[in-house]
Amino acid sequence: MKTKARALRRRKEVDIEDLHEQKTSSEEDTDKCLSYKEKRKGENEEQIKISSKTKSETTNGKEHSVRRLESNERERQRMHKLNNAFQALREVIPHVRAEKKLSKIETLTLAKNYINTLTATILNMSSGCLPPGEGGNVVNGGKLYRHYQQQRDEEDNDKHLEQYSTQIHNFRQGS
DNA sequence: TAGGCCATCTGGTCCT
DNA sequence: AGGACCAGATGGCCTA
Repeated sequence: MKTKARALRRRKEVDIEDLHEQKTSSEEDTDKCLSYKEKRKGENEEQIKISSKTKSETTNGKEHSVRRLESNERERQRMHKLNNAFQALREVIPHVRAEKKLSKIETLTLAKNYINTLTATILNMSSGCLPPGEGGNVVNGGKLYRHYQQQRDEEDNDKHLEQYSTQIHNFRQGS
């Protein structure tokens, strides 16, 4: 994956160079053994050639391509930030198979159920297991309890723990 | 080899 | 106007 990222970054650098210098690719580049990246690079160069032809080598075509590459770079950075956030989330979710990286969907699902479990636990502790309005802490636990119930009116608190435990179990099994 | 997951590119839309 | 965000497309890598 690192190799891929490196290769793509290199490709981008090459693209930028091409844009700035308007180099034409050599015939060797169309070799049968072109890798994916090289193929894409070729396509990109072709695209640059076409756009430069059709737009009569005006700066418009170049500007468009430069802006495209710049937004690609921004998008890449944005996705990297998103991935960093996912990684940070992975690190705070307790799960069993630490050697196996959680996928994004697993991370989100596990996080959701973990939060639900913690919320239920906090509620139980803060209200002393008394329902709000019946001697429980109406100011703190009661409010929180009502808010929680509004959001989760159809789900049982114990279910979250069960869901979370099930997921942990599944990860342990490697499924 | 199929399916899951991922990174990247891209064009459209929204927001500031 | 330009950047952020989003979703679809594409192709690579890995695993069962």
